[in-house]
Amino acid sequence: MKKSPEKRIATLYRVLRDHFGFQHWWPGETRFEIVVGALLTQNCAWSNVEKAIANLKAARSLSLGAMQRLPRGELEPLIRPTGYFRQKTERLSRLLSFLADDLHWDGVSSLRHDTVRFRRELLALSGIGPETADSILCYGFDRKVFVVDTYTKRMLSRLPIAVADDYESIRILFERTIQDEMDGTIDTFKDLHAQIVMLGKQYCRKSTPRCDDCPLFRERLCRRRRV
DNA sequence: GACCAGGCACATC
DNA sequence: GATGTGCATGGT
Repeated sequence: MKKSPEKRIATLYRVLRDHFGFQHWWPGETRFEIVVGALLTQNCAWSNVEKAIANLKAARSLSLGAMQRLPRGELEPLIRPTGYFRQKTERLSRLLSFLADDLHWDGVSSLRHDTVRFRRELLALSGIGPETADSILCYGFDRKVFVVDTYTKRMLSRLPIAVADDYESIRILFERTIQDEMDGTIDTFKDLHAQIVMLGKQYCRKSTPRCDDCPLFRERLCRRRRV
């Protein structure tokens, strides 16, 4: 009998977690840092986000109030290493206004806000797409939402797992899997995505030629040498 | 110098 | 609805 996509993903998680260990994600010391990092990492290497975060910390601007008080001309150079710095300054400004003015978030505590509605409101903001919204929800506010990213799509395209390649189909499949085939905890929502990023960075970049030592290949989850 | 990295919005067909 | 393009920096 053929294994269902859900069973395959559950197995995949066990293999990755055995290989990489639990990841304790998201990298970031505070909720606010996670929210900002989620936006800054849009189409750029995480090492560049780290530079920007360090700049913000040095400028004592890595808090909701401080960043909102910062003039655009002072914020732009701080986040410049992440690229698209003019767009990202605008996007950050809109996001922070929404969180502070509409939701009255203090930048530290969690929010009493229905997850479905919270997601819809984030997605309505210009510059917040599904991956950024879901990263904010899952890692910033501990909501049981699965984050789909480039690595997830690339990995799936190279595995025998039948699923449409649009964002929502993949998200729903992974969320159903975590609830039905795994323990369904927020830690698992966070760690499954983290494991896939670890796999992606090490074995699943565009330029990765082949990988006999890739854990998915070794465990025969993937028949190709290139995951 | 080309290519890539934990996206997104918008134009065009 | 699919496909192309602009946005911009830093590492390889």
